[in-house]
Amino acid sequence: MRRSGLDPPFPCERCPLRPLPSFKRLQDGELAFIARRKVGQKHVVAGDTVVAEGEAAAHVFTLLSGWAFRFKTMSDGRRQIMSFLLPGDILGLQAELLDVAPHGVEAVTDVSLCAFARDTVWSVYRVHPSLALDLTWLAAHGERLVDDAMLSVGRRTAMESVAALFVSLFKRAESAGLRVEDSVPFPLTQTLIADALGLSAVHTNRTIQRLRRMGLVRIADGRLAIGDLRSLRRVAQYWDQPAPLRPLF
Amino acid sequence: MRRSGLDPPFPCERCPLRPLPSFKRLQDGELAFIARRKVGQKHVVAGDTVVAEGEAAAHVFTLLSGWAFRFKTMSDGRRQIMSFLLPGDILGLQAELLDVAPHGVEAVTDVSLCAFARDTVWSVYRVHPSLALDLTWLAAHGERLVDDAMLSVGRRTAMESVAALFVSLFKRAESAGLRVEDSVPFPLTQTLIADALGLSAVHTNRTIQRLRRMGLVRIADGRLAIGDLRSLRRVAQYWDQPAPLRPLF
DNA sequence: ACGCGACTATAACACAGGTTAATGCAGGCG
DNA sequence: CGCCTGCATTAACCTGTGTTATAGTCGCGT
Repeated sequence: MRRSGLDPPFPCERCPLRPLPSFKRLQDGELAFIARRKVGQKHVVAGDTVVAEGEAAAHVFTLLSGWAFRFKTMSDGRRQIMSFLLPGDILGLQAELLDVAPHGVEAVTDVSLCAFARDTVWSVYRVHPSLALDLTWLAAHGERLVDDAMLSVGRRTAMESVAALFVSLFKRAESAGLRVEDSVPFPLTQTLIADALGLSAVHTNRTIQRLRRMGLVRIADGRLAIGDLRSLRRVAQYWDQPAPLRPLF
Repeated sequence: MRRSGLDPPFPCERCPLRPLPSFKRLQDGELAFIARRKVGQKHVVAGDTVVAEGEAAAHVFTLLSGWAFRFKTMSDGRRQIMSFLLPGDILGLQAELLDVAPHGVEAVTDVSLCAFARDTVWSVYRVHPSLALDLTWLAAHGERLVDDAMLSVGRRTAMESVAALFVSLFKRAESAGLRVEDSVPFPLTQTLIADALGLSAVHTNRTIQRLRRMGLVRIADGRLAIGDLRSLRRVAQYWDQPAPLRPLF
């Protein structure tokens, strides 16, 4: 647990994410505004805590690189992962608005985060209504992800859940510009997958083996490739709408 | 399925919810602004659809009276309830922002909804930044509810889940001004509870019986009373933060 | 008054997924 | 270089929860 301070900010003008086709273009002045509110870069090493459960809000962050996840734990150690965070995702909004983080955030890989000044949210609302609307869009979109996950945890079989998670993460990684050839980086351990789907680690393993033997997915060297997207979706009973361009802070 | 139009709006000035201690006071001019955007009252009878799954956004609504729920279904009929909606809750924000409702909304009891003009959201952002922030707060709060539910569905036992749901609904009903003596109205069928917790209806029944025999809850005549809140919370492993005042539209 | 549909309640049985335990492998570190 | 620790894997066994079936109650419409 390194008590990491903030490094000098990575310049927004050279942001590697913003040019990607999945992100929304900004209006005049908006980029400059965002860049001005950025106070630094936070680095967290794999396995460390980004935001502690129940902690007061430190900042609002955008995940620049690496993977993380939001989770809750019970006193006896049971843990539920609410959602995974990929590059471009925002975090800390709930904590900022609700005063105290209702969940923890932990880094899966080494992670770099763009930190925004403490009063950024409010100033966005005062001076850039369109950006404020984007912020609400992101909040609504975050809830949509959790809603989807909830359908898996509550009503899908283990097989269906795992398949749905793979499809969803593949698409999200792709939209974050992480796809190379037919695969995306895949840093999740089976324990993490289990905690996200409400399964045990053992059963998660059994299930992944089955998907492998069916030739639907390949996981090797920390990368995920999908053998047959059509079939995987069918197994998962998972169909999503094509994602519209999303805002990036 | 009655194709219900809009009745004349119930006047915001005589809103029965706003004076309740759990709602935030408004600044000058804000109430008038809200009242002006209100275009009518929508009534839906128990069991009918408020918003169809995958339907384009019709309006943004505030639930004035009655209970409803947000849900998703799979093609074979399995259903997951994401959250219950009680008086004072807002609905349709996601659909408005994401273009199409990612979930359906159905009325549990007869329901009355305050309908807002189609461009309300955007005009709030342009002219009342503080109200816009309230809107985002509500979005974040909605996600917090789902996060909590997800912990139940994913990691709590049936006993714990049901207990947690009862505690949470009791508190929410109370904050909506529905508590009389030691009980609140409780219109949910066991099937609805099952669909919210990812359980079967049969097992939900078994579990409720157990809680009853332990003397922790009483459900009768469509009302819920909690025998021993302390114990019920312990069974549920459920501890929440005291809720701050929430905005009401 | 009757029949019907929606809901609660219970029992008997089946199975998906949890638990425990043991093995192997790879990377980090003294 | 050998030891530890974290992770994937597999087997054997167990249990919480699902499934199917039956009955009882209540409210409602005709």
